[in-house]
Amino acid sequence: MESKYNPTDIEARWYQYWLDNKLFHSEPDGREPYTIVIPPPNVTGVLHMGHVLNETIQDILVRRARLEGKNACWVPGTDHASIATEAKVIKRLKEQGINKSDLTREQFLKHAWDWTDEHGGIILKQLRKLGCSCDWDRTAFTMDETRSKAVIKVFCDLYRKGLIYRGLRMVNWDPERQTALSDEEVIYHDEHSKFYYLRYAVVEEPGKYAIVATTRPETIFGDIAVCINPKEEKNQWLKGKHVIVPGVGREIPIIEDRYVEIGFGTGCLKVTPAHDVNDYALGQKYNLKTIDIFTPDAHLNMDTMEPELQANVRKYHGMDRFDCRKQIVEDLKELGLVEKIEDYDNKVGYSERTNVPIEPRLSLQWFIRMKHFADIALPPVMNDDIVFYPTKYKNTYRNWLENIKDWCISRQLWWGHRIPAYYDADILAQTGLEDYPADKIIVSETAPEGNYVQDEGALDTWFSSWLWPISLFDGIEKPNNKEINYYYPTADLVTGPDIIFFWVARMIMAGYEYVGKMPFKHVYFTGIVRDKLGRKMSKSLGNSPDPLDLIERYGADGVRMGILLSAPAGNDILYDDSLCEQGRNFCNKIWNCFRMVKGLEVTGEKREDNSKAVKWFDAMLKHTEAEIADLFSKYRLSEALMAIYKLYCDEFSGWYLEMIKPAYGQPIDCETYEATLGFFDRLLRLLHPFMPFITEELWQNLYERKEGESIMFAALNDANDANDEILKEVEELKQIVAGVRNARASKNIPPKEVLTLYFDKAEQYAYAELLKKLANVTVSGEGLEASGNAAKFIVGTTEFAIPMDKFINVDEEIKKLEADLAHQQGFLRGVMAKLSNERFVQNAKPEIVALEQKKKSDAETRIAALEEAIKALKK
RNA sequence: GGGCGUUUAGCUCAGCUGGUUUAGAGCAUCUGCCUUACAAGCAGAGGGUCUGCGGUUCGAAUCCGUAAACGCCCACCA
Repeated sequence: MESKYNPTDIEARWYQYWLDNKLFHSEPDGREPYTIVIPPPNVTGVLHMGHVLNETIQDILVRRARLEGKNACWVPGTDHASIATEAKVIKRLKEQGINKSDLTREQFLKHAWDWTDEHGGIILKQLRKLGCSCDWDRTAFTMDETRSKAVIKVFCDLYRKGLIYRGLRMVNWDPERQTALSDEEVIYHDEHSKFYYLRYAVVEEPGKYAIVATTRPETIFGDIAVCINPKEEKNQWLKGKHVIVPGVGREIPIIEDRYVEIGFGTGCLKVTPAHDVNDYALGQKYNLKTIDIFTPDAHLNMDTMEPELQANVRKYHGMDRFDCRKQIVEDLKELGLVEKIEDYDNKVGYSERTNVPIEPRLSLQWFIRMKHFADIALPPVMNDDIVFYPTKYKNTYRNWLENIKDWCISRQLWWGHRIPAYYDADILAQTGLEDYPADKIIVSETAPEGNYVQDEGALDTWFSSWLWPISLFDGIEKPNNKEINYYYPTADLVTGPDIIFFWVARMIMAGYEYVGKMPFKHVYFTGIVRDKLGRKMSKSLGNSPDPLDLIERYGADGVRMGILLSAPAGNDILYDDSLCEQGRNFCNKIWNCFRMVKGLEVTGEKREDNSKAVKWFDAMLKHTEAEIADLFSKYRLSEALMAIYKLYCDEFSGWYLEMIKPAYGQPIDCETYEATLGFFDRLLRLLHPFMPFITEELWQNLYERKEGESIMFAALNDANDANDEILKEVEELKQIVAGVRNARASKNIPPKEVLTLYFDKAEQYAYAELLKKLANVTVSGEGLEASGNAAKFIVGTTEFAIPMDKFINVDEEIKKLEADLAHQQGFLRGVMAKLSNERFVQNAKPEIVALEQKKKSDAETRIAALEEAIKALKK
């Protein structure tokens, strides 16, 4: 065995072994189930650091559950991600010189499926490199047959229940992709814009103007009225009058509504019902007409204007909305119709996917009534039937549900589940879509007989995602089947807080609606992975490392440790390569521990002084095993890993192995050796969830193993109470050893030089043999006072002395002891202040007072010893 | 404009219902060591008036109030 651990071959070999032996596969049986469904990554996605964090956490939880003897099942899969994927397909087609509009729906879908078959699953392959123990036999896709059937069935069901309706509404329109979006898919950015003050000539008072302030002058073509607040003093003169839309020539009325805020801007609000949500509401209220002046890709469309105005506005036809904004302002300036332009900060909505400004647009879409779902999904989270980690997200969750709005689920896309609504072709020909009678729509799992036309729209991707924990077990099509009854509710959901509304909340809704039970018991919200400067990782910054490259450099185990180390739930993690390096170094440490242990020569002879070490480490292990179980129950995974790290590096390697290590060339006794292998086994099992590869490799080589066996199923030890007494005793031993080492280091005495350590009752000291070995000293209980110039230190209340005439610098030694003395005296003063305070003695709990008394007497003992030592040196 | 969260060593964070030898860890730093498992290592050391200000209490990093800084979420002021 080499002295450096080389993960590459080992990782590939064991992953294949796990696959060959189908060790990840789960079938319902008598054991307690433990289920996780993967948040399905985009089918065309590529592994990034966010995935690494998320999937590592899931794998840790799954592997830990397996070790606990549960029937662990982690179901993998991918999401069809309609907008993102459709965009990619369109882009590729464009590169081949094909426009989407040249293709039929069927032709386009053929291309999309080709793309999916080519790129789909790349990310799942990458997860294997990370060590993810998914049940690959269960790999699903949100658009495969089972999942599609479930989606369609749910749509039909909700329609029949009256929870889905079709309506003409103002929706968020993405002009790039030319589809409606849900409110959640709009991201608002602060923007430095301009506030344009435009002059609307008042018809009844020639030469006078109403000044209207707007951030969107390009929408004036759709102006239908100007609204004032009836109470606004300065605009009283406009009541009942009419104004002319500048540059357009349309005559429009002044209307009055309290919606207009008094004192804001000029108090005159232009009303453009087709292009603003609030204006639309005003339009409805006052029965105004709407003029939609944009094409679906947000270019100006002047064909909708009144014929008599066409000549005025023709030049803007076909312009992009932002070009038009510049142009119309220039033109109005020339006409003297711009009063002034001010800087103005406001928020502009962007499409989450295409990053293009959203255009509010009146269109015919499908919606879900959300009130019902909010009612069933709020209580379980508030009551902690479903527990969020960290809990702060409960607030966020409640806030959203209490202010919920209907969910727009239709998209003008092809890649997705097609809406199962059918229109009678004859009626449609007469009425058109908008006026098609609602009671003649057929919503059905199967196409109706006869001459029907299916709705062109597809469903929002999240409309399939919200069924994921159910549809993975076919629980929609076949309720109460064996699998859904066994695996559902799932145990833990691990995901980012950015999709708490998109996904988490909606899964809870669907869970209660379709199974009558929660979809998961715990939700672990991860943070966002940032670089070490706290910036989000992005392609343009180039600060996003390629996980596969990291795995190559540090090993999957190293990367898993690196990403996890500073990842408390919900906190952003600041990633840095040095964390992976720490992970790699840790692997190496373990590797070398193993080399040392397996390299021992074993004879049958029993060695008495080792049994104390064995007893102690057994207690240490139990103690840490309990600690780790507790941390897991609180989902404090990075702390659990840190506890294991310290257990290996400090306790096992730094202390235990040093205790039992035989002198050069000497053998170890059989009993100690066996105990040590047993410890190693337990250590590996503790670590396995975090670092599956190296632990499997070493576990397999620790003893003879049978083909098909794996550490994955090696049961964890039950948490037992540790022997606290022995832990305390060895802590004291460590302090004594540290005292000697400290004295050595400060005086540059080589570790090889044997020193003599004087202390009271040294001959009776139970750990004398270990002390001699670890500190390289002989001990003596006689002549402490007579030892002359000596380095001295105190552990507990016992004084220790190492005579070292030739090394000692008396002045320095005195200075050091005096510093310690000052510290002790300060400490004692603090304690005394408490004890002499009558109210403390009266009010504090008796055990606290007793503790202070003990502190006092201990401090006094130490002070006396220090004073004594100083006096001795000063002689 | 509302709501939430954070502020503890150079960095990243623990510190749960106030009292565990005058605040802990990992990393980084400094000083010795190529000691026969490991220099991707070993031994040792330094480093913090717990963001400021008030208050409650015998006692506050911990509870309350307040201010500031940073971060996140929600909201139609054109």
